[in-house]
Amino acid sequence: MPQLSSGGGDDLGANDEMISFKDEGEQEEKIQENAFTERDLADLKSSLVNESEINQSPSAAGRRGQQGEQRVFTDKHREHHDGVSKQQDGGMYKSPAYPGYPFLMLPDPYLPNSSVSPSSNKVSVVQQSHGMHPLTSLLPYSNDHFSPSPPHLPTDMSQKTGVHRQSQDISGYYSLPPGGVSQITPSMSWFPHSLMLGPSGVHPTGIPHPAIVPPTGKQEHEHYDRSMCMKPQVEVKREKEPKKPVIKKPLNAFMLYMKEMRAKVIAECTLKESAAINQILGRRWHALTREEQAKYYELARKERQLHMQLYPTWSARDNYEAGLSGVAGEKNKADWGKKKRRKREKQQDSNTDPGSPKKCRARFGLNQQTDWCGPCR
DNA sequence: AGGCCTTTGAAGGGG
DNA sequence: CCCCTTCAAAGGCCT
Repeated sequence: MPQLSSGGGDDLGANDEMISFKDEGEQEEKIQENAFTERDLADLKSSLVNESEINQSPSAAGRRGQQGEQRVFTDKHREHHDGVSKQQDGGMYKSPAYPGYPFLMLPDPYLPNSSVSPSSNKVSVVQQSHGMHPLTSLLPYSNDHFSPSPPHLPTDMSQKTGVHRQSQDISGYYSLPPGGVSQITPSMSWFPHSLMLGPSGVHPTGIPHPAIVPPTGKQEHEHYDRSMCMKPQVEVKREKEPKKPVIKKPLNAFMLYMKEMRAKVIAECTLKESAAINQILGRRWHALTREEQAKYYELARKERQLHMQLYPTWSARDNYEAGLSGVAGEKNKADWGKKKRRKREKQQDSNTDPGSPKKCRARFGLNQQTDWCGPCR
């Protein structure tokens, strides 16, 4: 757990990546991202096309309509920067320093809808229906945005403003299934919960936690849907079959960033396919300043810390077989085995491919990337 | 219905 | 220590 033992510098993680992006394309990327003009997407698209051509495997983005992607990219990143710098002054969790951070998420102050009319309407819609689950983004702050509370959530849950909440309250909000704690959505990031849990700190034994999901593999929305229009049979069945809850991995910095920015990107480029969106987000991630990334690394670090506190015995390894641990059927075991096999085969294929990045890296080393083939570079 | 795609980062295991 | 693999989120697409 290097992030825990190390200080701020290491918190930034992936230093090599950071360095490389700083060294290589910082200015270029900065210009791109700070401007966030249509060129950004156009560039991305072209690169995606190139990559897809090179790889002979059409990417999700390349495959499909890159129709309206570059429609509404405008210069709002500066606002982002400004907002961020202001927010950072306030301390980590006093204010929505991380607007998109799952639980602290507010209607994004530097969201394009504030300045860009074409997407203004979309954003709120998207935010609620996509990436940010209603509870995720709005619960702590407002019941206005999420008035119809789920039946199993007392209304005061959404009325409380986020911070002071006794653990008893929380456990009261979510009726815990006998098998464990799975009523809360994982993307309602559990980290801030811990801040609310207070010193009572009973979470290891029963605090509902978004990191815990039903072992069905399907999570949050579906689960909530079911909870809301709960069919007694289903519930009974679930109760009859107490399943080991799956504790999800804590989100890393990039994942946190993705959760925050996804809706924005969707609104801006009218894309919905996650694969394409994630490519954009990946680029934006690299274009972030070190300070901006640091926010997310710090958040991720705290997430991990809390996760460790909540689930000291949990190991990432546990979820390697999560698919079969919960549903615990022979079929699922078989499926999981198949899946792993497929992945392995795929990996082998890519390794046998002369253009495989790993191959070039292994052959020439990181210092001689000039010798790498195009795709590897 | 369920896997794939796509991204970065973390973690664990093997050599 | 380095490398590899898996998982985390997301949702449209594809089989």
